[in-house]
Amino acid sequence: MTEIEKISSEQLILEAAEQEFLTKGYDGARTISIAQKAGVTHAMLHYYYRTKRQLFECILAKTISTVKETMLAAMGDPDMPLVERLKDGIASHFDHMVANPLLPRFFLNEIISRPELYSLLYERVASFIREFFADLQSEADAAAERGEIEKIDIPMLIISIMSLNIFPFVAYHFIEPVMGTIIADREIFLEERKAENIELIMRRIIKH
Amino acid sequence: MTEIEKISSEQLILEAAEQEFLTKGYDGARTISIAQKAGVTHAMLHYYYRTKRQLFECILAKTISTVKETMLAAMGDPDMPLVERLKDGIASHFDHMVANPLLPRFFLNEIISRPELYSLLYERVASFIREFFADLQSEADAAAERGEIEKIDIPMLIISIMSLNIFPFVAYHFIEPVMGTIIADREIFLEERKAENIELIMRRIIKH
DNA sequence: AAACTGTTTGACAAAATTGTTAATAACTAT
DNA sequence: ATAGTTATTAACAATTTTGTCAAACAGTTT
Repeated sequence: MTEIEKISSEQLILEAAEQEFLTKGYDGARTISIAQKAGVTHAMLHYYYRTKRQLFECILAKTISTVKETMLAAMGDPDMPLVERLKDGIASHFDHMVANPLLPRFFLNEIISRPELYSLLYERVASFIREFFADLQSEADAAAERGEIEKIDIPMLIISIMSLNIFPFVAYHFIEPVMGTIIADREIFLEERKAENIELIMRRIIKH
Repeated sequence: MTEIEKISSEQLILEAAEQEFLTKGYDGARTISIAQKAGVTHAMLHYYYRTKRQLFECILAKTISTVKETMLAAMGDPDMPLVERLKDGIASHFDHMVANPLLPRFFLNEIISRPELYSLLYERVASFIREFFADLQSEADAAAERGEIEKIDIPMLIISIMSLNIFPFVAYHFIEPVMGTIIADREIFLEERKAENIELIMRRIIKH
């Protein structure tokens, strides 16, 4: 008897659902399509998850916890000096995007467009983020005071970082054909892109 | 008899459809919802546009031509010196985003996820874009040779510009609550954002 | 006014999608 | 083996959404 890992239908459905929802969104996803991908009848889907909505909530929970991890990673190490902390945070954040390339689009489309869901999620992290911003801002102000870096507005800088790190994944299908030869090797492109994003932010804050 | 502009139902439906499709996407849009917004029965929608798909194609055609305009504007004036041309192009592109804030998300979601549609669209502009890139690259190489700017990779720079200019609109609902007070006045925020994007790109290319 | 044209509607049909159920199969523990 | 539990299926029901149609309506021309 070989080592056949018999994965439960429940799990198969969950994985198929993740792929379906992440690529097509809630409205575009079809329960039948999910069941087919999982290799079961669609009645099974209802047996384990009751409704399409509830199955979706399971995927949602997964993505939300991944997003939380990503944000934490992006915040970097508070003990590092600001510039190093930023470099580190940007790189970590980018790596999380590489590891979960479908998440940004899904998150932007499905969570943010549902005010009830998003405001709930936001309330939980609001004070945390405010604290992080304030912390970073005072560090930045101090460094600027010492003439080490330019005077910078942290929220604006964060938006820049997010734009640079997230957009390529949201728009990958658009970028790929246009950039053609440049992106021939995805691995290499992503490494270059990460370095470029760090370079951009560094040049924005260092004094010239 | 007052100047009552009696807008045709056909036009009302088109406008309602644009709003519905741009905010909810094709899958999320409902023909009944469009008809209600337009203030007519949904049979009218089929009378004028036959099917939901055909109505969608009409909206699609509009958005594609808007995107073309935006890209043209973003290319700036070939007679200007490179740095000025870039500043000008970035600002124009950003202004187009401000004027059509729902377009980026719609375009990224609806067009790019449909390979048949996108490859068709792309074939038409591919050579044009390649030419533009090559043109810009040789200008950039020349300027770098003269020591005016850093040596830069144009495709990478374009991705940076697109990321910075487009992302804030794709993610506005996400950014807004997080940035709270900073974005209290949308007009002001957008002006600052535009300036910030130009500043970032300029600092990336000028020699230090 | 009658005939003609395009517009509008409500009721209905068709299709697609989600959700349910009763019967059966497979597995587990006594 | 048998009773009991969980898993699975096929057929079916319900719902939602899109699409059709004949009849009524409104404006225009003769």
